[in-house]
Amino acid sequence: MTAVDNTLLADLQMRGLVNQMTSPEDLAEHLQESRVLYCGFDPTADSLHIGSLVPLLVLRRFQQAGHKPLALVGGATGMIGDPSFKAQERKLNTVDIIAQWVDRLKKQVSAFIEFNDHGNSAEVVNNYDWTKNVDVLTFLRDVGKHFSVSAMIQKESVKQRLDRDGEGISFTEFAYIILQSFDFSELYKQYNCSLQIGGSDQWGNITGGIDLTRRQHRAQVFGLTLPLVTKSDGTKFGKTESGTIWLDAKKTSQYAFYQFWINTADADVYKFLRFFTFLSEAEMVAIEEQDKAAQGKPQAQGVLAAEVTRLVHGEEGLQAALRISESLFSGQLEQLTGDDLQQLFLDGMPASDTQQAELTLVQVLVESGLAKSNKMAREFITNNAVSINGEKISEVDAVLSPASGLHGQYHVIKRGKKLFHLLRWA
RNA sequence: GGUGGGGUUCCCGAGUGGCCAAAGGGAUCAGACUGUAAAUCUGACGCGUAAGCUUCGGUGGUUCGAAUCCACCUCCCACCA
Repeated sequence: MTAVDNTLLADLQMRGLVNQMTSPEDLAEHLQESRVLYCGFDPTADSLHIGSLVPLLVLRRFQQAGHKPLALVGGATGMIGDPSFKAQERKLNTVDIIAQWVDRLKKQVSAFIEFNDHGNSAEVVNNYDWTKNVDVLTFLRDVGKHFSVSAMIQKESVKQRLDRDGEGISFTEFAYIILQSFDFSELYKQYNCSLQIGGSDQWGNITGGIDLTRRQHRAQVFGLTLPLVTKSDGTKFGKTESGTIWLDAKKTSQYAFYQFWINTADADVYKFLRFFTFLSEAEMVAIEEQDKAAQGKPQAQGVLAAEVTRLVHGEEGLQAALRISESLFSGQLEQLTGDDLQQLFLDGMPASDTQQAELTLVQVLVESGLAKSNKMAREFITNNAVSINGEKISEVDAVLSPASGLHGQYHVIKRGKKLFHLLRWA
């Protein structure tokens, strides 16, 4: 057996990562030995987004403390759709699509946990494996019989949906909790898994599984939920003007990912350090105090962005993100060499090639996506929001050609304070 | 299956024949101020340089004119069965 770090719970609490636990004293006692725990990830898209980062990292924290993590990919539950705290019934995705997504998620999830740790290697499991062959009658008799509908409709996670005018819930979604509960019970049976973690919205589903496991196997298992990540200004965490922040570099470049964290508000950044990094409490406190003393621009955002980008995209991904960020925000674009610019291309900076001999600035803005329409492009130019190679441009009919570019080939177009696009002339 | 209520621009939500590209709020974007913050102020927010064009679940109708009226279809909700 692997040695167990029994300060784990205290560390999680220090980080603010514990929302609720079932029987806290018993759980603390239980975790004195190496245990098996799981967390589920449903395929609702072709990639996970940063909303899943907290549970993924907590799985890792458990593994580092000597426990064995199972990352469950919801091949079965993903076909149903979790209604928990969702305002509306969701559209079902096709079976093919879900199967593709499951494959993607398996890979993604795997990056956060270790598979060759001797005593407590991680495993990825798919609930489709034990759900696909259960026939309806068996399911209703052996599993469904343990659930009381009156208890299920009391669950806070579906209550608001039931109470809300203009919305309802199908039996399919209503039955979701039974499927997830069945997972916990099965994992207990197959792996002796005795703890499920998840977001705070999963409390109802987790306690459902605990009850089912007790009824089917007369076993005491545990649940722990993590807090919902909230921002001080009340807006939703994980979204920017350009949409969701994904963990897949093809959907959100390392650069964009890094920038997302750099832009964390002061009011949130110290909390996020605790949630999303493995820095020790002492290190984090030191950062906070230095920032307070310094008065100027805090360093916390930079630390957070670097740590999280490294966790998700590796050291190389971080370096790429840093190269782009430093080039663009240093304000010294003219000092970039041709090689530097070439590297930005490779690093995943938003960029495009053109074969044209010349382009109007309005065209460039629209084609690069920096402006949604010609009208908006003109508006940006007149508002002084656009600069090229570091120089503000305010002529609506400006025209670009290779000759005016850096090294006769590149234009760095900036719209607003933070959005860039690199244009290369072929 | 029956009865009733709904589907408005990214979201919420007004609008019941012309004054409606459609109130108001939120979100978002830009500028000023800054630290690639926060707060605040200003402006933008269907497309089009403009004339104008395309929108209010879908199709077809009534009308000089429809998001608004009618018919059918479709989806959602509530109650009843």
